[in-house]
Amino acid sequence: MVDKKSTLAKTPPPLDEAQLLQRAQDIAGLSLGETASNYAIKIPDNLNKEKGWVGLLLEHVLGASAGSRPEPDFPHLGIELKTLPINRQGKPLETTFVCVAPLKNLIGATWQNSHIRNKIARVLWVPIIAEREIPLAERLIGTPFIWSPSLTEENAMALDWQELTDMIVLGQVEQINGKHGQVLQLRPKAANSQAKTQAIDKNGKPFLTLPRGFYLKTSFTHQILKDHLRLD
DNA sequence: AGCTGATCATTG
DNA sequence: CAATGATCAGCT
Repeated sequence: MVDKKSTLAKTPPPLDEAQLLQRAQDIAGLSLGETASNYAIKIPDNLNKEKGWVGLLLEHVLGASAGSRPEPDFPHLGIELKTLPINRQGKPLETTFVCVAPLKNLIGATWQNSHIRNKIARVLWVPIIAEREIPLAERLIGTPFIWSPSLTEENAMALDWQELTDMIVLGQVEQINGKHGQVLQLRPKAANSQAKTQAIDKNGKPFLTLPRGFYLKTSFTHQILKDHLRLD
């Protein structure tokens, strides 16, 4: 047991999956304010200027490796950490960003070897009761769980991935909007609408377009949550 | 009320 | 610029 009144240093990497889950369970029920205070981390008034603050806090507390390297948060465990904002009824409030979508060099790309599949293969979900009227410091950490996609879930993601990737390969990335896909979406992922990255048009000619990312739709993450509760 | 497009901070 | 962490907020 840790002394909750003391200031804790950044947590070392978890030794195994069980220890990681235990750590997440240990902070379930705490508020973000308490948790930040325990680690002497300054909490912002809101997330307007620090949208990723909650995710970074949980990384710190659970011992995820820092940085922006393209690998899982817990490389030795092959586990990705995702915070999931939900309302009091357990419904996700936002889509879940997974990774940037490649818009070029897609020759030979398959769902099986895709970056998104690798990222989503095993996830520690940490729900946060995060309705906007609740001040950031008072939002509560919910019950965490580790998940891997079921065959059905994976098939649904693979289908959407193929549809979206086909459009990208055909040079139609700019025709894709958030309505495409049943469980996955392709949406902007950029500092602003002026950001540009290279893509390839239908004639194989490079052009600049807005960077995109893959997101999980809220209906999909909601089902993941409900399935987990049913299995408890 | 839900959703899509836009946006913010930080680090190699 | 790309990748990490995501949520904001106007429109339908």
